[in-house]
Amino acid sequence: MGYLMRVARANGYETLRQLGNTFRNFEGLCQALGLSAQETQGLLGPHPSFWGPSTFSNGLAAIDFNHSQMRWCPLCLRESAHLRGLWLLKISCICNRHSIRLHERCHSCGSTQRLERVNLEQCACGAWLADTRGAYRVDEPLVSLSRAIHAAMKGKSALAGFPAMSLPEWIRLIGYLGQYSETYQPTKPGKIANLHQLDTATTLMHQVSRLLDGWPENFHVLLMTIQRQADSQSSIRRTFGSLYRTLYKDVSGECFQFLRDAFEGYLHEHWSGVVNKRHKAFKLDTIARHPRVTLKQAAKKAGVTPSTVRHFVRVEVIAGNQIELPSGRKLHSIDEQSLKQIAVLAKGCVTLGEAAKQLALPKRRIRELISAGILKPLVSRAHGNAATWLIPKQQLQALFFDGTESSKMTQTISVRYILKYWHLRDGEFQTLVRALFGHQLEPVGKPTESVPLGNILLDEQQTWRWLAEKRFAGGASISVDEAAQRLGLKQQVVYDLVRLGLLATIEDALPGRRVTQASLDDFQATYVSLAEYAGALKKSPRWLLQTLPVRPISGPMIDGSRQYFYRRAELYP
DNA sequence: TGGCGGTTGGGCTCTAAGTG
DNA sequence: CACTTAGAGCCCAACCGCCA
Repeated sequence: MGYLMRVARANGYETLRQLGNTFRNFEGLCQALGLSAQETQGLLGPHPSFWGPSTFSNGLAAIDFNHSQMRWCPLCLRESAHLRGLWLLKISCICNRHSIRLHERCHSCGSTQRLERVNLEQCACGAWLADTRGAYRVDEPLVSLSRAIHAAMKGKSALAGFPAMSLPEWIRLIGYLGQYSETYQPTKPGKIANLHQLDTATTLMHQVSRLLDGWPENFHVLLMTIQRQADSQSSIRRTFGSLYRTLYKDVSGECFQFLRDAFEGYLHEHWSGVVNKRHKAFKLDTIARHPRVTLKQAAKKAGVTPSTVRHFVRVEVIAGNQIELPSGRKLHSIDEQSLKQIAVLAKGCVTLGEAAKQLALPKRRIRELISAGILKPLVSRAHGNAATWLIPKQQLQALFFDGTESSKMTQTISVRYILKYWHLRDGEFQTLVRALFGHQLEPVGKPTESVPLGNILLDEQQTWRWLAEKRFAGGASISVDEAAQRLGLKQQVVYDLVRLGLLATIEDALPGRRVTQASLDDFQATYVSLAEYAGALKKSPRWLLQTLPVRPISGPMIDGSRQYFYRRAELYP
């Protein structure tokens, strides 16, 4: 077109139309000018529309060019007043030689310059188009992009680090990719409105240059923005919308593979769902290397059941991603890094029944240990509706004890026996376990042997004393039998004391009449037995009974009970 | 010494999970 | 989707210590 304008002007025509009236078609003009086929090929751009549709041999299309409006660089015009072919491209927006933005309007009257005219130096208003007012420089990435496109006019060209592309390929890349930004993504990126205007072209070029600069970080930022904005996180296609179609369909050529590689690279890092063979467009390598797998696959790879993996995810022992579909169905994905962890965890765990067997305890007791917090199951039925308990073996190991050799032969008793027949009260079992931890009770046996909790042997008397002490210290009431033991009296005597009302008893949750610490203290402060009093005075009880002027409050001669008791207040007035 | 109450093991049932 | 499997919880008879 620029060449035609010069031809027209040199031959005294006012407009191109007049040239069209003289010659029937473009070929006719070429013959008249004596141009060789090679010289004709070298001309860029469409011929005027009055000669019918232009044909392009190099893969370009008429739509890639501006047909009516002119763009120009004022500095270039000043050097030589002719139209450069590159300016005709719709995506051209800067001058590669001077690194300034092209002009499309007269700086004086603001009107666009029609390509119809042959005078390139002046606007219709008379202002000089070579005037540099309003020209401003553009940034470096945009210049290098523009230069690469310019270079593509003579063959494939490339930016550093990117594959080489032909001019139509560059145009395709700019047209599609340039429309995507963090603030706006087209739903139909196919046709671009108002690309013949400089502003539109500048926006596209600028956006692409920004994305390619520091590749692929800015592209990944764009992807992340799109991903965050998407309301559906379950489908890659739906999440990335038209961009997905653009990448895999609109710019499907081999030279654009770097775009898809960057996209799939992004998914590798940031897509929490799974990628599989359903994603037919992806490279096989991308599918194979994707680090997240489904619940089922994870279970298979880790050698456990899917439910186990699900429970691990549910109790947050391992990290998992969950996406809820609109139907309510849940999709899980698990990071490949967690697989090893899952296998180790699962192997190191036992069920409730198995734990009971290993510790030689009833299941009920295991549950008691769990609710007391001594055993901490990995997967618990208490929270959530897990099918099975999973108790780490390591925790069970803590309930195996080594014996301590005891020198004297003593009557021993197993923990299991204690549990079964001693009628431990609420919480006493866990107190016993804690006493074993704290070495207040020492297991009897060979030091080399590790014995499960249920089979541990304890010194019967020592343990009984420990338990009675614990109960009494805890303010618990004791039976009449135990009271007799503490007072150092016969069982029958204490029953008599209770019957006579000398030793107060209470009724509580425990069976039978119960004696409290308070009533014991009260009894001992108020009464004293003849035997004890005689012992203190180092006199014989019989002699004392006969000589003492004080009458006992109870005794064989008084009420037929078994032992004499005095009121202390009467003995020590 | 018989009654009472508590514990236990083992069988039974229910349900989630697994399988074809 | 029907059938099988496995684990948890319930139930009960047997048993023992405590009490009177």
